[in-house]
Amino acid sequence: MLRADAARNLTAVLHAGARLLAEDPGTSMAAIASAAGVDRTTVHRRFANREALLSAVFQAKLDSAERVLDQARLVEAPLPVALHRYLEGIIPVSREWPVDTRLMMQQDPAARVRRQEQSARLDAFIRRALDEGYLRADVDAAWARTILDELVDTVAHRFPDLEPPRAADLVAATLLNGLGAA
Amino acid sequence: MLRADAARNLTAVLHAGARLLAEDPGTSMAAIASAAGVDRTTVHRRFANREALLSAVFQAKLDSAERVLDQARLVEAPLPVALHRYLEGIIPVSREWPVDTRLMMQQDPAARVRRQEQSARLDAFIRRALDEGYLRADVDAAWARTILDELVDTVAHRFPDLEPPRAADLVAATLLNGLGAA
DNA sequence: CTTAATTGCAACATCGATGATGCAGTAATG
DNA sequence: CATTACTGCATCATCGATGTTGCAATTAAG
Repeated sequence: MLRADAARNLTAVLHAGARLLAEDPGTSMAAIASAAGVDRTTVHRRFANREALLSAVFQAKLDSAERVLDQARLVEAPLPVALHRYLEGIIPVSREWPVDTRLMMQQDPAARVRRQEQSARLDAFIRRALDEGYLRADVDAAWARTILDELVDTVAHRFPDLEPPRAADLVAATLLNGLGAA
Repeated sequence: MLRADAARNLTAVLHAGARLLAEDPGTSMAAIASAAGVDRTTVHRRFANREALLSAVFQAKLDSAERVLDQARLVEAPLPVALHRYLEGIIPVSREWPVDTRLMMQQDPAARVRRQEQSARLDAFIRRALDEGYLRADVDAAWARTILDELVDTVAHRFPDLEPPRAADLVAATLLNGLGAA
């Protein structure tokens, strides 16, 4: 088991890493350690190398995202309910772990697989939305899927003061109705 | 004046830089030189340092974007026409220079100012769309502005096979009407 | 064709980031 | 409170990226 102060430092490093790596993927481990308020060697003791640190940050984000996907009940719940519950859950996750998961695509095969599994659940959700008529039949599923992700990231990072419920409303409304006049 | 082969090499380096830096902002100058088919020292002779190379890549993108903004006639042309002309022009620019201009925010003050000037022209265009009733009155201008950029980047990079006219249609339709059923 | 510009290659110096280690001090836990 | 885990600090080695220079070969241009 991990000692309490060590666990605090660990999460501080992961959060600092997620934050700094989101701003600049080339951020040094020294900068991350400093932002987390620990010595550089402490980070090196916990993580064998830079790759292991990045991997841990990605795992932390994937863990949080997976909980949201589970709780949203994307398959069973009524579609509008599931959508809103997913959005309201994933927006805080995106804010807590702002690091872009596309960074890990090359490095970490295990995390990549896990990310694809989560992505597949959202793909299925989009297909369900098409089948049930919530999205127009002529809409391309890949396009809808991509826009959903982009809207989430945008509201999460570029509008950080918008509370999750209102942010979820905004994303859902924009996705379904757009911004144009009737 | 620049010798013809030198000019070819220069544009090759700028394009290779834009492409590789878009994938990985930490790409080395050696990798860029190699992708451009020239020696590393050739790049160093043309650009005093890494920052100067990045700056040149950004300038190239800003030059192309500025031409598009001018030709779109965002102020004078009827709004739907201007929107479509802008989209059809900016999507190829985004593809030719896929590098993210947010990377330069810290480094290059001159480019940053220029980027803000172009951004202001699009802000004004969004305000005009609101004033003329093409966007719903309750739509936040900053949100609309951000979504416009995101849709352009997404269609440009994630759907590279979509021809500019159809890509522009898709972006405009998604922006105005969303993806939901009526 | 002659000249001048440009390039590739090899070699070198420098610098920051990474990673490891020993030790003394400190703090959590039983 | 005694023990053990953890940390900070100082130090060292290594590596890749950056940047420079000299020279011979090539190639565009008048």
